[in-house]
Amino acid sequence: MVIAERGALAHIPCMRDPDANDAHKNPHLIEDRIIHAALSGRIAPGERLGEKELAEIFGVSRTLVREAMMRLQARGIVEVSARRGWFVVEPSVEEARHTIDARRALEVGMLVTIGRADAGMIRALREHVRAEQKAIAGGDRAERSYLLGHFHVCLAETLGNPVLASLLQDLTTRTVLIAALYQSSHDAHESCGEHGGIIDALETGDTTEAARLMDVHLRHVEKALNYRSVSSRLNHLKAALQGSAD
Amino acid sequence: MVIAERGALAHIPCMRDPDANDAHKNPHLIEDRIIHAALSGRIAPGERLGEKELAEIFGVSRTLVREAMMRLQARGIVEVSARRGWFVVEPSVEEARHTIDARRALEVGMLVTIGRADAGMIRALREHVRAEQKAIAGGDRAERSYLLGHFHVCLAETLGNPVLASLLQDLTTRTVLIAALYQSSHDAHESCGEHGGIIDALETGDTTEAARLMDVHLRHVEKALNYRSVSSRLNHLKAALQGSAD
DNA sequence: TGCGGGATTCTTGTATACAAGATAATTTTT
DNA sequence: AAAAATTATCTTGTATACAAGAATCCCGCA
Repeated sequence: MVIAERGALAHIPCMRDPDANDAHKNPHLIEDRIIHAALSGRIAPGERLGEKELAEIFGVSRTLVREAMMRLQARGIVEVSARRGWFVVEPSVEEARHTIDARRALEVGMLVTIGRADAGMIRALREHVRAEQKAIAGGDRAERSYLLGHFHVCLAETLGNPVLASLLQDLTTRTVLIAALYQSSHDAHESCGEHGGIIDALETGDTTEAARLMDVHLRHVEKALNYRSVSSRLNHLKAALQGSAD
Repeated sequence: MVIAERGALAHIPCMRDPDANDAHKNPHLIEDRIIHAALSGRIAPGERLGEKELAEIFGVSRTLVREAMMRLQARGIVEVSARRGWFVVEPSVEEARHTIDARRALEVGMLVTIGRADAGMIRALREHVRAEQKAIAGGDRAERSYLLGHFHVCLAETLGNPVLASLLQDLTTRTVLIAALYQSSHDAHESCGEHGGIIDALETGDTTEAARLMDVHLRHVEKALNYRSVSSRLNHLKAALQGSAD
């Protein structure tokens, strides 16, 4: 039932509180788990999430599952097809561009406007990158995917803005789904290196340079997408039938 | 029952479809109405939104109301107090800063990264500002509040990014609530003028200048807040009892 | 063998019943 | 009359029942 007690899930703060593993006591558990699984690449775009199925997994009635799905819907992570089921979103090529553009705007803007970081912040960020490297070296794909995405959330948190962190969590989750959908060729090692470069710039107080590097980084993310090969059953068929959507 | 058939609500695209006024056929009607009312200043921060009450207004059961509230909760517009009720959020001073900082990051970043506008876009934006001026001159407070907030959503839409537009709708709604809560002294006419200035810069293709003006504009919004006077009953009491929260 | 059509099963959509707690009102007690 | 305890009322929290439509399966038929 429980996907993981610690390890990968240890990043989520509430995971230390035993109560938090009970969907009755922690109303956000279901969403948190789904977001985490998506961020870790354990839930694929287009995957069906049955209400009954989830209700059994979390030991609650469909009501609570449904409420969680409503919140995830508002966050752009799942969508519902009438009387067919809930599905993890499969952003179209256009939506994918809009999502990554939104991230560029948000993260570049963040570094330009509130990008001042003290020594403690730099230390925390370097720690995160170290964890990324470890996951890459260790071959832990889920942890790697999670940490590479979470870096951006971590950055917003470290800069002291939970509102931005929350927005970025949703956008990075969508980005991970997009990368899975369009078979991203992006190299984890390279991504991790770019994270380090951004921190370097931040450390010297050069927010403009940090912003530029972030812009480049996110452009790389988009460049690495292959808009021709869509790895989902449905979308694959759609693309095959209606010709090039590019 | 129906708050308004047209006029103020005519901005919302779905309002033209008669079906869309039926909460059964348009599952997002309840949220849309609440967002619109908040943006128009017709719903105050701290206001209680009873499930039963809303169910009667929209002619549906509590179930659908509840689902709408879940989505609004995920969007940071309402919050629930266990077995007491749903309330429109009353952001703390810190949350208010984070929200406006997030907007600065997002909107400055947006103009810097995707701020290129052609003649058609400029025309649409000028049209919007003209509507703002009309509402200001006509003394229509609700319309004025709505349009001044909606300008930023309109900007994102015009620049062609619905993802950003969606994020901005939620952030501007929160900003309107914040302005109401902290009795903003911001002058509508000045705000409208600043919108025009941003469009001017955009028209000349100077995205850097447009971004700078947006930064200034949003700093004005924050500067106009009075963090000492909180216009909500509860927060007022809280502030009075626990001393300066600033 | 290939194809239509109808029953069946499965899934969400919506309402409702009842539980549990919070608030308000009332009564009792001092 | 003031304070405390009790009851009543009101609100959300959760589960469940049933409706409605989608997808599938299976059987009859050409």
